[in-house]
Amino acid sequence: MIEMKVTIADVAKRAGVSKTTVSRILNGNYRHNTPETIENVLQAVKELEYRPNALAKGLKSMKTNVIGIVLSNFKNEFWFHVLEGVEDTCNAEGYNLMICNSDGDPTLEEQYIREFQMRQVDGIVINPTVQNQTLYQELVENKFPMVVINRKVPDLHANNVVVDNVKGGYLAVNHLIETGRSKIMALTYKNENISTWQERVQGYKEALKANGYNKESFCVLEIEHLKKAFKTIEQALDKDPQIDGIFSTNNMLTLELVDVLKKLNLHVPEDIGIVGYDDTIWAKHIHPPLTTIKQPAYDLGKESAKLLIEQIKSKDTNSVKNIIFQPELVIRESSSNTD
Amino acid sequence: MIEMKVTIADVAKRAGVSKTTVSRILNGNYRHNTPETIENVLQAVKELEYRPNALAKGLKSMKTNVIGIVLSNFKNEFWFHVLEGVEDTCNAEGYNLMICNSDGDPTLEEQYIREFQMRQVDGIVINPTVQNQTLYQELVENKFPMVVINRKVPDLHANNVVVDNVKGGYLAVNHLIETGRSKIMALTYKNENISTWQERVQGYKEALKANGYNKESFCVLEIEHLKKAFKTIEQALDKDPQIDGIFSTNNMLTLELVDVLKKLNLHVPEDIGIVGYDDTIWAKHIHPPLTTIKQPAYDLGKESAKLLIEQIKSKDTNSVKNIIFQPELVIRESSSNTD
DNA sequence: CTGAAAGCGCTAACAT
DNA sequence: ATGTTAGCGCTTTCAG
Repeated sequence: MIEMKVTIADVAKRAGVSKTTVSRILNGNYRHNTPETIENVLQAVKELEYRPNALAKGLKSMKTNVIGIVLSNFKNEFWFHVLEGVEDTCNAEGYNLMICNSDGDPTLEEQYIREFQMRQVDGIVINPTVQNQTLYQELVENKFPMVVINRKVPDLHANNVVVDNVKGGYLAVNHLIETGRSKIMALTYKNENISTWQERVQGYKEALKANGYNKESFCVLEIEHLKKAFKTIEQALDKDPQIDGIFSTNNMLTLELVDVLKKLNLHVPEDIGIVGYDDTIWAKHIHPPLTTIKQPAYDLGKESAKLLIEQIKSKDTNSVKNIIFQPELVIRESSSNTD
Repeated sequence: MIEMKVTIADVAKRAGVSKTTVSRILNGNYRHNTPETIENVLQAVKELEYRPNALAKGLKSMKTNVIGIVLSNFKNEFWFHVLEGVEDTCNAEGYNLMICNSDGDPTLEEQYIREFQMRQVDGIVINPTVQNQTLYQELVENKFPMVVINRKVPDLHANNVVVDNVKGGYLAVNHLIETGRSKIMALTYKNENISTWQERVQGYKEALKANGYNKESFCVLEIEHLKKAFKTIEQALDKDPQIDGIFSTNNMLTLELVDVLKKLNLHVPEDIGIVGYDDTIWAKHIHPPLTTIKQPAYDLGKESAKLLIEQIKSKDTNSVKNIIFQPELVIRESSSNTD
């Protein structure tokens, strides 16, 4: 059993060599070393159960092999899949991961980014609140490795990994039309800054247009807060009984929607067809099984981390990549044809 | 805009004082300082946008204000709630969080714990694979701050934060009996090491006994892997048509169960009453709404982190706490009385 | 009230 | 092939 912290000096002494030699061998620079020396050092390391202090290493080398991820929401399962992808990549690439939750608060977001910087993380993956424009710009200017995921930040010359939300909205709504719906409502969050919702709604509009509808037929219900969702949806549906198709741009809203429909005794898919966003774990198990737009959340995380680490390693600090994943329509009963 | 990394020396020079003074003031030891000096230093810090290097700080002070969390599963929403609790506490207490996923693999678990140690985290929260007994013991002996969550490790003198699983199982099964079920099956994962499942099943047995059943009536279905769940459940139900109540000890298994029941055309709650574990986001939205055993996942995370930080701060390194949260029965349609 | 100097554990010139 | 030396940026005695 080890008592005190054992340092590289202890190993050096034990092996009868200098700290430099130990350091070199441990870092793979043993090209010029005697097999015996190597053996001795490795032996000493083992006997003493030596574990290098990553702080000291990082301080010296200005590289920590740690990346940070700034999430803005721990409520939606989508982010857990993303996180799993990021974590897997970190493991594969020899990085460790710091995590935090801005909870959508720009102040907290800035605080966390600063903390990550003070901890000398090599870079960050961030789902931005999109409300700290100056900060984001500063990071880019300082060439701080960064990958923005899921959302777009206007005019920001940074790596960006997203899913094609316009496409997602289009797929959903076009499918509703194809299955015989004529008055389709889009359900979305109200948030001026978040590209995600806007784009899905844009896809909704494009699908309607492509099918010969005009602007007067657009019907977008914006929810200010999840807690208000039930009531707002109920009122909207009461007001317009013609609605026979609903495209929900968010899976948490979908669950509320399902409850409202149940309460109003509206049957799915007979009275109303619905398409949700994100092929969640529960999507195919609710009643009726839910047609969804599936996003490759895991891959989103995986590729984001890969891209970040790529940027960290290559010192080509100016090139910026834009990765766009494609969503997918998963058809289930909730949108069955009722013609 | 700042060009180069600004260090404490730059601030000192700018303020016309020594590094020592800057350090003291920045760390709250300004009791002996002239208001002017303080003002000057703070001014310089602001002008230079100085951000202390946490690596250097940690190297010197042997304290990083970082804790690590070792999870064993990113698939179950339960862990996301736990994580949110941990993260909130970290934020409140001025800590940052490192995260990793052992994925149930003891080798990976050990690797991650070692990495966290090398990074000098002040302590860890861990949902253990329970297969690295020697390692856990070593950590305890070395007085490495640690909180074990959700599972129990036999003979380990460490902080432990769990939910009362026996109670959970008891509540579920007692409820099924009260609502008129007579042949009740428990659905669980097969895993010799994990206390969680064993305890829930024990609660199942105790409830049966308390209601006058004998051991012959115990019916426990062990699933080896989620992928085999559907088939295994289907076979069991085929074999024993008498079963009219099912207690599922895991929410992922519950979803499979629901599918099987649908396929076999068994109606819930008329033909079979079911009670699931974890009051997931979707529990009340599936068909029929699911009666569940609710666990305070968020609080579990929150209190675990608090306990860990408490241990880190107090140098009383021998006292160990055992926190047991109580589960709760949430009654919905899936277990409605059909007498 | 403030500063000089030593050193945390490691790496990387620059010797030899 | 290996060692010496000088820091990385910070905190902390110990002096003054």
